[in-house]
Amino acid sequence: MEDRKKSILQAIIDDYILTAMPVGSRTISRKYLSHLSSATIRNEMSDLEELGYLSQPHISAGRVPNAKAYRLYVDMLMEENAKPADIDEQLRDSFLQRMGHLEDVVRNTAQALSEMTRYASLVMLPRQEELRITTLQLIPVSTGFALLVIVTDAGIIRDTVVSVSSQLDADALYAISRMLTERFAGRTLKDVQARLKEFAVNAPSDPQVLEGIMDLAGQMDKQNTQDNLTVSGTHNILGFPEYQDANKARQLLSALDDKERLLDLIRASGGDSVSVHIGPENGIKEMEGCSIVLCRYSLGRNQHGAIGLIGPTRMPYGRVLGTLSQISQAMSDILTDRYAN
Amino acid sequence: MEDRKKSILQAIIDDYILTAMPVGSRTISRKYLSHLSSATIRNEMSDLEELGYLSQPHISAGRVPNAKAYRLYVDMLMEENAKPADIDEQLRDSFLQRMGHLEDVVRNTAQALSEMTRYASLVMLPRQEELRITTLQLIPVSTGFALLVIVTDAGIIRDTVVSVSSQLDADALYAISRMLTERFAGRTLKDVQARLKEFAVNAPSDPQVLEGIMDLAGQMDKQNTQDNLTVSGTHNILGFPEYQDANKARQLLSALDDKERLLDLIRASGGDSVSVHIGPENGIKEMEGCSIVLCRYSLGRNQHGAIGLIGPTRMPYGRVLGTLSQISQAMSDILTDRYAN
DNA sequence: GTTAGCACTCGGACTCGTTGAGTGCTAAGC
DNA sequence: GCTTAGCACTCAACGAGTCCGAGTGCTAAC
Repeated sequence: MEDRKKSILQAIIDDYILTAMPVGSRTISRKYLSHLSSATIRNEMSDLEELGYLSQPHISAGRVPNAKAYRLYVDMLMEENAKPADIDEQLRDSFLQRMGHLEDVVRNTAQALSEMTRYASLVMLPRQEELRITTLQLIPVSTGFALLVIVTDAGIIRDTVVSVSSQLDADALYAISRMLTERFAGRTLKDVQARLKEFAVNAPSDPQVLEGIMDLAGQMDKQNTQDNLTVSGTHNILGFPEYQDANKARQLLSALDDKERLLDLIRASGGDSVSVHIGPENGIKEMEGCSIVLCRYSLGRNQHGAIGLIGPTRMPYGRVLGTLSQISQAMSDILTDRYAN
Repeated sequence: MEDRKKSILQAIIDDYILTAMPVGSRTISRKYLSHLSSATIRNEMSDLEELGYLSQPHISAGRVPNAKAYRLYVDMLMEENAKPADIDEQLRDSFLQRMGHLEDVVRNTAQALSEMTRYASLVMLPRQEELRITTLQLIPVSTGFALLVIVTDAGIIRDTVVSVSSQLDADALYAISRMLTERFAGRTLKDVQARLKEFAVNAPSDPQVLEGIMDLAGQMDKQNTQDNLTVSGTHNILGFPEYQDANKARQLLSALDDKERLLDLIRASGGDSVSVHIGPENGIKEMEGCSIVLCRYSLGRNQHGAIGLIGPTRMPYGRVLGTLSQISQAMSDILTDRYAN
């Protein structure tokens, strides 16, 4: 495509991102490309429409960029803009404010992210099946029940209440814990799931404990769905003119509740450090009018999670990507520093 | 107030709950009280308006019930309707489906509640400062860090990562854990917070561990705010005609994100097993158009939490209260059975 | 005390011009 | 051959005007 077409397209997108209103040829000529007359721009716009980049809500309205236009914009025109310097400080604070479960850090981040950007945000934890176990420990909870805590190498901690023989006291549980740790340390959760039965036959351990571990390993996938993804600040969606219609907004918010599908989407988005899913590209019908911008963060070794923002396709992608990648960088630094060994 | 006024008021409220449209005298006469003419009802409605129970959106519209009317309705006219029988089964399933942290149960309940009722739901855990400690245990996480798990009598489990001397291995941590448990078992978290310093001076324990416990005790209040309250299904709000306006809806959803204020409200609502906060009664400005119906559940001994539903003041209070109290009963049964000793 | 009747009010829906932002096309200009 | 001024055309949005009907309050009769 010629450069002029590109710059016209960029101007249209810029203006549309700003105003959320169809952009006319005269606006472009006056505000962006004053060396061209509106008529020239009209001709180009007509071409761009034919090429599938623009469309008109109705015949006497200006043009609106299509997903294809944003795609081009993101792929080619975008430069990651610098973001205000204080974000880093603020973020670092909100990270450090709270030592604790990675889950907490992640939840806080999601919240901070949505507050900072005024978009809906999401944060995904690294996949857990691949995590390597460091410690398994059983803690008495009440007669017949114990808490099984699994600590993994990335510092991610999982726990579940399991039922155990009521004859086991704290010391007995600790002895079992040591045995379990010895047996399974260094293995992945996947491994555990696979080899547990085999272990159960030979080990002199409480069968109910093993059943508990088995249960937990089996539930890991489910837990992924439930806890691995946090969506925050969805009410920001209601601030955008494209979601003034309560029904549309409702559909979107409902879709954002379906973490299973979101996770599928994120997992499918491949290994790039950033990815942008524009409109229908995201494959979720209720989210056709939405874009999802994702950015990976890392947690030592090969553990990768993702943070992202969700908003209408009309999104200042440059700025959003800039902010996201800075934050993910900060997250990676801090988390790797804290959790990875 | 005379019975006739009451029955007219009830009819108006019933119809308004159904239709969300101002109710006229003729509608009442035809659909509800056919032994009275519309003129008679008009006179009574005029009285009811003067008494503050009704108001008119505009002069030639029907009447709309005020908060005062709902209050009377709830206090006097309401009978807790029976709810469909399958709820119990469904609920019990969703409870039992997942053995685990109380928090998980609670989160699942909130979700089930909002899906079942199509309202926004909330679930609050029992206050934690009053919980009595059963076990304290430290688990190695990475060099210099350990997970401190606190198990309390109601089976509520809290944990935080604390920093510890890097010389302590799993066995040393276990020894410290035993000591801590011995010292603090039976005490409340509040107590621990108060007596920790005193203990720190005398005990031969790692000072960093104590600092960790101190930290945790201090954070308990904050954690209350963050984790003790789950709000779910807020997108259901967008389905109600009174929240078709995206801005109104947004304000409400934002307010529902402020768990601090919601917790204040719930705590202030006193010791009754059910409580209804109608419109402005709830004291949160953004929630003037909303009612909150709360129902307590218990968890053995004296531990009480709350579940609740949030929706427009136009709410079928009878049905909602019925559903809620049945569910809280089921929750109490199951949770007490599982977690309380 | 109840009700039929009537005048009155006012929002909602509909129609109908008007306006203005925007387009496409054409022909002239560079 | 590209650019642009000019012009006819389109159509959503807005406002004014009209009508309709649901609803009220009041009065007088039952």
